[in-house]
This record gives sequence, C-alpha cells and structure tokens, in this order.
Amino acid sequence: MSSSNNITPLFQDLAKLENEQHRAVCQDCSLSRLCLPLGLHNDDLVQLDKIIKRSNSYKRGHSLFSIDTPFKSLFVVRSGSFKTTISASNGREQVTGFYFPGEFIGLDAIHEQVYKSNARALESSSVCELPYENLQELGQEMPQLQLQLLSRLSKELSGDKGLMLLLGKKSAEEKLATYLLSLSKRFNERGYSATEFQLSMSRTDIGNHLGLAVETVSRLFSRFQEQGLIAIAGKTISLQAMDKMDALCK
Amino acid sequence: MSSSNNITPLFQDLAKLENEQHRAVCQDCSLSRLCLPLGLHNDDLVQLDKIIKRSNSYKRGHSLFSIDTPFKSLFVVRSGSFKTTISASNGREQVTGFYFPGEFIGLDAIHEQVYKSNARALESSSVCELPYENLQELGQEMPQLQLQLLSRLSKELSGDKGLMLLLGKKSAEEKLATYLLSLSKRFNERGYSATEFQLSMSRTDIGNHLGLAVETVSRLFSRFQEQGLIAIAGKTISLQAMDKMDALCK
DNA sequence: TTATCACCATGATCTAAATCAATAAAGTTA
DNA sequence: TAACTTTATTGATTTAGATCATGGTGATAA
Repeated sequence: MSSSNNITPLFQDLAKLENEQHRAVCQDCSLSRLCLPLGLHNDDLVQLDKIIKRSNSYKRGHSLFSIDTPFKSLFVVRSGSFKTTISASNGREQVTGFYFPGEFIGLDAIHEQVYKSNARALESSSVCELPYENLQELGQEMPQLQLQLLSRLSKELSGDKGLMLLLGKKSAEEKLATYLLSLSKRFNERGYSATEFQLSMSRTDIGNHLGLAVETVSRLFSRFQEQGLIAIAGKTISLQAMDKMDALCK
Repeated sequence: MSSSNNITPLFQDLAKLENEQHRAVCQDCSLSRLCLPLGLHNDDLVQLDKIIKRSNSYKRGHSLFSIDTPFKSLFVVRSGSFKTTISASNGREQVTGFYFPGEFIGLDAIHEQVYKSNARALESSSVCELPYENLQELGQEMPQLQLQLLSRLSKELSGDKGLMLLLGKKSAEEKLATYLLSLSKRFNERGYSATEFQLSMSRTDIGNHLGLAVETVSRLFSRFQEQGLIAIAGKTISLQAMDKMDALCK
C-alpha cells in the first residue's frame, strides 16, 4: 500500500521522501516552515545547513542520548517520533514530552550543559543534529537564528506551563481530551489529518505523561468510543466530534 | 526590630538597601551573580544597565502584567516575591511558579509575544524591567548576553520538567518535602539561611502549585512538625532535619 | 473595643482514580 | 506454527487525598 492510503502514516513518508532526496538540505526540507529555518534568508540557510548532521534511522526504543551525559547537540525530529523521560531517585519515571517532526529535543540541557532527560524513539525515526557550539557561533552572525532559538525555548516553556495546569487541575477525562486535541493540532500543523492519526506511543506512555494509570486510559478510550467521540482500533484513532471533545477540555 | 533579627526577612532588607543606594546599577547590585549580568564584562554591564527600568514597589496582590496582554518586557525580581498563574477556560487556576530575587518572569511570553500568565506580588516587591526590544538589540552586540538568556530559559524549562514529575508521580508528602527543599536551596543561593525562612505565599497557593488541597498542606505541616522534621508558626518555618526531609523527596 | 475578613487547622465523610486480578489481543522469536 | 512476551481491555476492590463542615487565629479597620 502506498503512502497515499487514507490514514495518517507515522511520518514515515517524510523519511522516505527525504531519503530519496539524498537527505534534503534545509532549503528543500518540507519542515522548514516549522523548524529553525523559519525567518532565515537563503544565504543564512546555507550556513545553517553546513553545521547540521543528519542522522540515520533510530529504531524503536533506542536512545538519542541519556540522562546526565554531557550536552553536545540539540536535536530536531526529522521523521518519526520520540518521548523524553526524567526519573525520580526511586526509579519512577515521568514522560515529560512527545516530539514530532520539526520539534526540538534537548533544550533543557543548555543550562547545566548536561542532558537532563532520556530521549527514546517511539518508532523508526530520524533527527537533525545541531552541535550547540556551532549553533552558538552561527547565532552571533545571524540575529534571526538567535531569536528563533529563544522563541522555541519560550514555546516549550509555555507548553509545559499548560501541562502543569493539566496535571494539577484537570480530571482524567479532561486530561485525555486535552491530550488528543493537542496531538490533533500538531498533526494538522504538519500537513496531516486533524481527525485521523496513529498513536505512536503506548497507552502506558500516554497515562504516564498525563498522570494516569494505564487502566484509566484504556477505560476512557472505551468510553469516548461508546459516546461517539472517537473511533479507536489499536493505534489508529479517529476524532469524530471535535466540538464535543473541545468542550471536555474545560 | 531591625533587619538583623535572626530569622530570614522576606527579602525586604535588599529592597531597603537598594533604595538607600538610589537604585543601585547592575554593577553594585548584590544579585548580579544570580542575574543576567553573570559573565558579562564591566563595559557590557554599563550598556545593559542603560536599558533597565527599575520599578517602584508593587504592593501585595498587585499584578506585574496580566494574561493575554502584549508582551513588552521581561522582568527580574529585585526584592520580594511573585507568583504566576494560568487559568483553564472554566476559571480554575494553576500557580505555575514562585519567583524570588534574581529570577526571571515572563519568559513564556517571548514565543507568542503575549503574556501567557498572570504575575502577582506576594508581598511588597520590586522588579527590574527589561524591554525586550532593547534586550534584543543589545544581544546582537553581546553574545554573552544572548547565551545568558538562553541559559535562563533552559533553566526554567528544566525546573518545569521537574515539576511535571512532582505533579504526575509524587505523593502529597513527597510533594511538600520537595517543595520545601527547593525553597531552602533558593534562599540559600541568595545568601539566606537554608533552614529558617518565611513563606511569603499562602497555604492555598502552595497547595495549588503542588496539586493539593489546602487542607492537605495544613495537615502535612502539622504532621511534619509532630515528626520533628520542621517547626512552623504561621509563615515562619524552620527545617530541623534536612536529611530526613531529603529522604522524603524520593 | 469589637467587627470583619482572609487564612489556617482539624475532624468526618466521600469519591475519582489507583491498584489488584484475570483475560484477550497483538507483536516477536524460534 | 506454536511459544513467548508485551500491550491492552475490563471488572472488583481499595485508598489517598478531596470535599464538606466547623471553629480558631490574626490582621486591618471602624
């Protein structure tokens, strides 16, 4: 089956596309409008392109870096998806985020120059690696680049404040509805369907991220389906009443 | 009673000191080692100083800015303390952070150029205002300043990930213990006692921030006191067994 | 001085979601 | 293909912490 089937693939077609293009430079990359190049002039883009290392595929479960190792590079997802986790001293883990193409991983490592989380691929995925030292040098010549970086950090910060509200104040139902709509929005921004997509993360990961038990997530999926809000089969989900879902977010 | 009494005052003495100095410039400010000037040369410091607006005192409860208003400036606490909140569409609020001298407020507004939260003084407090446009211009000439900004954003991001772990995975007891130690650390970094300080925020604010009901916070304070972990009277708290407290954080 | 109001403490009760338990799918490996 | 292993679903039971209720305390003010 071609990549033109009617459900959203796990961003694999992007990977395929870019492999065919012999690892497209930033100028040709379909993500540039969501990524660091936003607002850069073509000359600057050429410069940026030179410092970027394009990775091979990371297989499901493989780590981009692990916690407490020296910070060298920021990463931008090129295809696939990742999760980041941090852990408490007794081993409990918290999924702190999911990352899709064009999104930055490792921004929280800049301060201490040490990775503060673990980043794992949720499926076969690839990244662009941005060596921070080079990025720094480049930033001195390209104010736009610096502003982009600040803006991305600020965006993630703002998103995390929203997650604090979710974790601290929302009911299980509100949490899951909020999460599904956030996914929908991000898929849509990337040119995919806002209503039909694949959940590349497990129920356990979703629950962990939202501060819920797996069982609660399962039950809620079932209930949302009974109520006609969604249709879900394994990892494929379809949002069938965005308005009602939106009302659930509170 | 003078500010030399034996318990930590609410950062009021700093304010007093700086008023006496006719609003000290960055070069003379006791906070510079915790603040934006870190790593800047003296010449650069003079430049930075020129763009900073030093505020009068904000009274308890007064807002630095409110949600959804255009972003103009970042703020750094000069004396006193602030809380930031965001709210869900149904009115529920989440306290997203407490801010002490040298800490930045408004970093999450850079991305959308709109304040995404509300910032209120918890006591009589003052700030340094950094107009973002000026900061940007200055940043182009002073790479160190840009790096400092990125670093501060990254630090807050990293802290927020920790809060996600706290909100999502920790028990009430662990939450409060973690919170008290975080305060202790921050007071200590500012030259105050790590074991005796004033809680400028209400029990309600603490509970809200940690995802707990006020009653739970009250009960835990009482229990920690019974167990000899702390001594608490109103807003004055003394940590009497840091090691045990640390063990509680998990 | 007492009235008012916001904040705090503590007991009694309730409940949303966790945990425990068992089974069923869906992947993976041999 | 069967033998495992991991992941997901669904039901029964438990529980941590919320909510409800009441009274205390301390600050501000009239």
